[in-house]
Amino acid sequence: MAGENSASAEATKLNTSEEGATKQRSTIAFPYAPLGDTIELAEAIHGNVGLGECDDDQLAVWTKQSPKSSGFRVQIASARLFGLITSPAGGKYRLADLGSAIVDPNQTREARANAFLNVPLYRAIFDKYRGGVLPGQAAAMEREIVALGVSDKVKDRARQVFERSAEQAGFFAHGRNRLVMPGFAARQADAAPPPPPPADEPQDEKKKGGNGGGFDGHDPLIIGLFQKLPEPEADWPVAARLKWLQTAANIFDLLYKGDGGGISMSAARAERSPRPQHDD
DNA sequence: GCGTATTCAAACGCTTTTAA
DNA sequence: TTAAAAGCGTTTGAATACGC
Repeated sequence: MAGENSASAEATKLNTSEEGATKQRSTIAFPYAPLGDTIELAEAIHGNVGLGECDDDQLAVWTKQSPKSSGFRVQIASARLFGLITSPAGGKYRLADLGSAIVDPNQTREARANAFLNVPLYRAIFDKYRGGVLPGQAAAMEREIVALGVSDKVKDRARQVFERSAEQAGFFAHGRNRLVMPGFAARQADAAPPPPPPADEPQDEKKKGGNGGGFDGHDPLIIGLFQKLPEPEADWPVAARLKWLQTAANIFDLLYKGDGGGISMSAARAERSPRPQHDD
């Protein structure tokens, strides 16, 4: 996706050329308007010119905005970042493949998920917390967002737009404290072929995301948790083990009834249990 | 140098939450 | 029930970079 790449590249470029400047700029691209607002743009284009082109004046009228307003500009920029529209010429807009899919009721579920993951920041968060629990506190979530490259000044806005977009894309279907890829593949297997995934989407992620590997019927959180386990005999630092165990405790607390709040992990060095001996 | 596109930052008003 | 506080969404103008 050219728009996404250029936006992301520009974010990096702006930062590197401005180190030390008074104005802090983000190093990772993210939209200022939530997914739902950008879908309105796509619907407006689709409803008036279908797959044809329109100019910004027309689009502004259809969405009841002023073409000069920053809100409209933010919405346009966000729609391009989500991959819903393209701008083949200055001031002209057209639905991208993802945009035409998102206005199709048969494809909208998958298209929304793909649009969400088109955003570098959201992709980074999704990858980082795949199968895990998002920070519960807003401040903690904002710290994560800042760590991924968002300017400290706009961390709250980035978080708000992220949460709304995740909701609208269906990633909060299992609760607002975890990102779960909406399950559309099986449901839409008989529908029209879905749009191609973003170019940067690792193909093996799809294999991991499925409920295969003997985990049929288990919650995606459990599946994701066990997928994070390193291979046997791999070097697994104590800190990483601790993190995994704590995450497991949190997930169990979420998924199962009963008082599990008393479980806490610590890295205190204890006597190791005798490792099963095996002949080499 | 100028125009355009994009990003940033702040202000304002509305909604929701909480405590008395 | 009501008022105060906090949070959130929208809008606006400024700042910045890029292309011509």
